[in-house]
Formats: sequence, C-alpha cells, structure tokens
Amino acid sequence: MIDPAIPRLYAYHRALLEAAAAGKSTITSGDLAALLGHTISSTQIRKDLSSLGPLGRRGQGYAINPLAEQLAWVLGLEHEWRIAIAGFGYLGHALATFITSRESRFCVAAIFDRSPSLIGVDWQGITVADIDSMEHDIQRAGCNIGVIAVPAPAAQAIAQRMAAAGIRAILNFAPTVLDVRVPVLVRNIDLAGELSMLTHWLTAADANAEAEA
Amino acid sequence: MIDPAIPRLYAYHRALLEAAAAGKSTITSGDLAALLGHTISSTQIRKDLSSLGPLGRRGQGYAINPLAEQLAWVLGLEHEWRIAIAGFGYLGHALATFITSRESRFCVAAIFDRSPSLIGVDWQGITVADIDSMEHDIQRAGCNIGVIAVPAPAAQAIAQRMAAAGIRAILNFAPTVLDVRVPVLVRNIDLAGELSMLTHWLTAADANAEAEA
DNA sequence: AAATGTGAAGAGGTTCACAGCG
DNA sequence: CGCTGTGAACCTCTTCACATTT
Repeated sequence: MIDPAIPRLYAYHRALLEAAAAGKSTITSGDLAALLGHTISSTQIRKDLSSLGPLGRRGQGYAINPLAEQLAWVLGLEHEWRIAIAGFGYLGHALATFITSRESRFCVAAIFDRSPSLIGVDWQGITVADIDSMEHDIQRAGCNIGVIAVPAPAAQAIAQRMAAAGIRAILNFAPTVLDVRVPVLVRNIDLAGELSMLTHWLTAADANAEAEA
Repeated sequence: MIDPAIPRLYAYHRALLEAAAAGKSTITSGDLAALLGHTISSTQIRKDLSSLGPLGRRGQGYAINPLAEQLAWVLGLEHEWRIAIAGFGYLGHALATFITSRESRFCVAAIFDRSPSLIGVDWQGITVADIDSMEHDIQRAGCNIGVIAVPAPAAQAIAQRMAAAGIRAILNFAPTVLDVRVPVLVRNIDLAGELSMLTHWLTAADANAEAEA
C-alpha cells in the first residue's frame, strides 16, 4: 500500500465507525465521499479500497463492518500500542489526553520530563519519570511508539535514547530534523511550517487582489 | 510558487538564520542541504530558490541575508499576524506558547473558551473571552488567522463564526472536516492520522520480518 | 440499473544532466 | 573550476472512462 493513502484509510475507518453508529450496515463509495465532505473523490476511495482486495459488491456498495475490520487490520489498530511521551508541558499533556481519548488501543504507558516540579506527578495512574531513567522505563513499560514534545535543543538526544531503548516509530513536535541512525520511522509535525503556509497564502491572496484592482 | 514548496522555503529560512547566527554570510545549496540533514536535495533547493528569481552567484553560492529577506517576504513573515485561538485547554495553551515563542511577528491577539473556569483568566496580558463574543472580539483585535483547538463537535460552528468575522486562514486541530463556504484556507493537523501512519508502518515492518523468517 | 474495480491518460513534483556564469 | 539555473526525463499519484458484476 502506498504511503499517502494511509491517512486516507484512517479517515475512511473513522467515517465507517460513524456510519455504523448511525445504524447503517452498508455504504457506497459516493456516500463515504459525502461523509468526508468531498475532500476525497469516490474514485479515489474505490482505488484505495480495491488495493486491499475485493471488498465491495458491485451494484450494492461496501458492507461496513468487514470493511472497517479490514482497515483496522491494515492500519495496525488491532494491536495495542504503548506510547512514551517525552516532555510533559502543555503540549505533552494535551497529547496524552488526546491520544487516550481518541483510540482505545492507544495507551500512554510512560511519561518523562526533566523538570523537578513535574517528576513524580501522577497522570491517570502514570507517574511522570525523570528523563534520565528513560531507557529503563521505556523497556519496562513495553513502549513501541515515542512522542517528542520537548524544546528543540533537547529533541535530538531524546530521539536517540528512544531509539536505543527499542522504539521504532517517533512522532516529533520539536522543530528540528532528527538524525537517528537506526531504522526508525520519524514523522515531524511542523507547526511553524503549517502556519507559514497560511501566512504565505494570505499574502499571495492580498497581492492578487491588489493586482486586480 | 507551488504549494508543497512552501514548508521547504520555511525550513530554508530557519536554516539561513542559524547559519547567519553562526557567523556565515554566504552558503551553497549543498551546505544548506547538509544543514537540513539531507532531508532535501541540493537540486531541490536550487529549483525552489531559482523560482523566486536569480538569488545566487554561480561558483559562489547564496548571500545569506538577502536570501533570508526574500524568503521572509515570500512567506509573509514581514507582516504582523494576529492570531485568534479558540479553545484554551492544554492544546490551546501549548499552541499559544509555541506561536509566541517561535516567530516574533506571530502575535496571539485573542483567546476564547466556553468554560466559565477559563473565561476571564489572563494569559500574557490577554484575557480569555467567552466564545459567544467571538465575532466582536476578533474584529476588535484585528485577527487574521484562526486556530481551532476545541473538541471535534464544536469545531464546525467555530470555523463558520471565524470566517464570518473575517478570518481567512484557519489551522484546525479538531479531527473533523470543516465546511466553510467562504473562501478560507483551512489546514488540518490530523494527529490521529499521523499516529496511524506510525502504527501501519510498524505492523507492515513486523509482517515483512515474519515473511523473511 | 447501480455501483465496484481497473487499465489508460493526465497532472504535479522531483531528479537528472548539463548548459551558463562568475 | 565550482556552483547556480533549467529544460527534459522520470516517477508517483490522481482522475477518467468504461468494462464488469450483482
């Protein structure tokens, strides 16, 4: 399965759960597209789904439950994922809450910070630990996904320590390029970059408006 | 200028400021690529930059300061941007801090929440206001960018009200497709989707490892 | 008749190879 | 000689059109 399709598959999965909750048991690619606000075309949906196997019935549409299960399987949502969060400031805290509420099989299993005022704090049964003990705690908690929510200068070292502790996938919110030599998947969430797209678009729109006037 | 190039331009800009701070006054596309951890090729960098005009000297490289200024101009970093944040939970709080610290011309100018325990709270001179007065406050504060950090069910209504108040660019952290009919640029930050890429990749890697064994 | 599944065409962006300057 | 700037080849993903199945 191709890379850019994965977030789409996840969107389908969510939409299918919604449809199922609304009492439907079958859905067409067109209905699914409508549910997603037509941000994705029905053709695209069919291409994505057909690449997983013959999941629909011609003339009828897709049976929701089997399709949702298939998507959950492909996306790895059937495993339980144990997540380690480094940095428990506002961002880390927000992510912990979000992750826990979002998907029942995502489980925050370890939290780290450097600040003495946070170490020892309890969050939903998890004690915030000192970053110095990270390797040990990550392995004991059996974490397989890491989230980096620390300031940029500290991120690189933490990424390397996470990788050393056996974590193979990292979601990085620090605005730095992480260099982990081991084969680890790093996804960067570049908030400032996203903002810059907005500011660029707004200035470009202004320039166009002036040119037309 | 093409869309996917914008975050790259922003990355160049950051790297150039770093290089300037390190005392350099000139840089080649290859050096810049190295500074970015080779996540972007030197060819790509030259293509991106050349589309802005002839900014480099053949045989020498790029003069850092003029180039950084040009990038800042293209990205709209020379304007002052006034940002309205809806939702002041941990996420909203984290974003406010991040935005303020990140770029001096990004200014959080209004904060909204629905919770009585947050309304009236002061954050760096800004008073958290009731979401009911959003339109009025946004206009008074002259906000031109909106950030949505509220739970999914509330996001749609807030997006529409932001658009009605004249905001034309929105960064949305709620896992919902926003439908604003006015021409507004919406960027969705899909945290769950990003996580799903990690879980997919990890399960696919496991499946491959088993297949090889 | 209605909706899926799919080869072929198309668009969009990246890489290559090298011409053009300093 | 070194590095930029760029047309052309390339590749990847999306859209189109339609054959296929219930």
